Amino acid sequence: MLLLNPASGEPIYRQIMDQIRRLIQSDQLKTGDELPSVRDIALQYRLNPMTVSKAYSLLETEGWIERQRGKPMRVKAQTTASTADRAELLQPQLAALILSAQQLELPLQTVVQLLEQHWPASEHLTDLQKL
Amino acid sequence: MLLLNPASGEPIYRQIMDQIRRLIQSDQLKTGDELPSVRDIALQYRLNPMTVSKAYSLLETEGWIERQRGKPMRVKAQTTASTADRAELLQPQLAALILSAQQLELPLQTVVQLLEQHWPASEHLTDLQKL
Amino acid sequence: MLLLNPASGEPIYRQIMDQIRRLIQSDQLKTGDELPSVRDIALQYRLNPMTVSKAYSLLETEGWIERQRGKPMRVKAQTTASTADRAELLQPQLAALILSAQQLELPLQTVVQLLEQHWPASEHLTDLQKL
Amino acid sequence: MLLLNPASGEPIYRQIMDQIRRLIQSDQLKTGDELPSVRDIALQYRLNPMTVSKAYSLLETEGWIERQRGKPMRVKAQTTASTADRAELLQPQLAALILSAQQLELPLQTVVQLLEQHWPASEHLTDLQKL
DNA sequence: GTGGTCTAGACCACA
DNA sequence: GTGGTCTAGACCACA
Repeated sequence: MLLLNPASGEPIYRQIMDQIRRLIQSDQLKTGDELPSVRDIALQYRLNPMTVSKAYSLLETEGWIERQRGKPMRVKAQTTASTADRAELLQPQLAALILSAQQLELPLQTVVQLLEQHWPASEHLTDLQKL
Repeated sequence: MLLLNPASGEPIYRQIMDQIRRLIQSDQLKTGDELPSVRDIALQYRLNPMTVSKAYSLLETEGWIERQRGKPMRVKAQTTASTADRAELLQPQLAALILSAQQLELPLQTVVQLLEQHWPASEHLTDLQKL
Repeated sequence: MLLLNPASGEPIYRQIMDQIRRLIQSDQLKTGDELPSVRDIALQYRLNPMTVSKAYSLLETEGWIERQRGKPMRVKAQTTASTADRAELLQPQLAALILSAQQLELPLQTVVQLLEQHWPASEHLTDLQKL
Repeated sequence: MLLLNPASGEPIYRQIMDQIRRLIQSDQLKTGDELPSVRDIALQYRLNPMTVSKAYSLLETEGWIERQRGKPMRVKAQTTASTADRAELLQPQLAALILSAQQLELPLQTVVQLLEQHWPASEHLTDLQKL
């Protein structure tokens, strides 16, 4: 479900938060769905449970998920996100790409080409790992 | 010459590095130009000289500027990297964008549109700061 | 593990770098091994943590060790460079030797003899310290 | 007469000292020979006169050369140096070469080959500059 | 627990 | 004048 890269500069707890937020926003995680336990994620991705727990706690604070005593955490009801809303969430990555491309003096055309080349064939998210 | 924001999460030494890199890349600092001294920058921006020195040392390691013992540092001649080489350097940002877009279930077409919308008009690099 | 001499002209951070590089190269520190923490080394050798940290950061930049956020640093897998590549790295020392020998008007034959005499017997790298 | 490399880590004043010492030791500069003036060397090699002056002063302190009021400095009488004495002066460069070669795990045989390849043809000291 | 950043301030090498 | 090194010590992010 998650694609984590410990080598990237991005803190792992933040990678988890970003990705779960996006899964909820795109309705791949729906209202009421149960989240995997801190322990499960920690084992599966070989993380320190505190790292996962920190991500969950912050997501709870932000109102994306809710704690239920003794039961798994659950996705909270969201106002449905329009394409525009979801596009909004893409801004940080978009800005980073544009800034880097500008500094590398790559023209828009080249960047669009690269994007198309690396865009995974539908249903093959794992292609991303080739990058 | 520099715009530093100590309150941002970005370390100051890295802000200095990014901005000097951009000044060189945009030819505002040309090959052979002398850089302001560590002390000058430290005084002007009320920084510790070591913070500035760290930025300069790393820029030297990266090959942007060169040390002349006892004299001010100087902008080194830049070897222009091939487009392919530079495209290589864009991979991390590209991968991050694609991952996010996939998780938001945004189609390639939408992402390309967003990219084109936010791509700064030539000569208006500063538009980036709106992002 | 380390032999540090604050009185030598060689900066301490560089002494640390050289010795850790050698420990890795001689396989006393193997791929994946954890390095002692910055604080441990600082306490043991009565150094400022920043001095140790500087050495570690530069070794990371050079690709010898890798950072795992919140965990100890670790020895990275080394790609063995080709003999030609490594010979390339010897050029500065080679040029210095030849220049000196020429100015002393020592013939090639004598220099080769001296080189053979001082070349450490295998497994006796420590002989070098006599030089 | 001198081969100076401002890019090497070796301070320039020390490069001057080393080379003049070797020229004297090998009798290419003989007792009573006049040395070029600080000003001439500074102009020829585009150095700060203070750098040259520092080298000369230290050589005077070491007893290699002597000042004569209003006249150029002059090489002092030396006890003639045997080959063994001159070989002694080669030790620092030899040790540096061996240490580097060992750390690069290059065998003696390879190092000797490299040395022979780069050894300049007689009377062509300038070949060194190809290194 | 781990490493990273920054300041204040001393002292040094080099030109 | 220039940059480099080091200490003492604070505070932070991350796991």
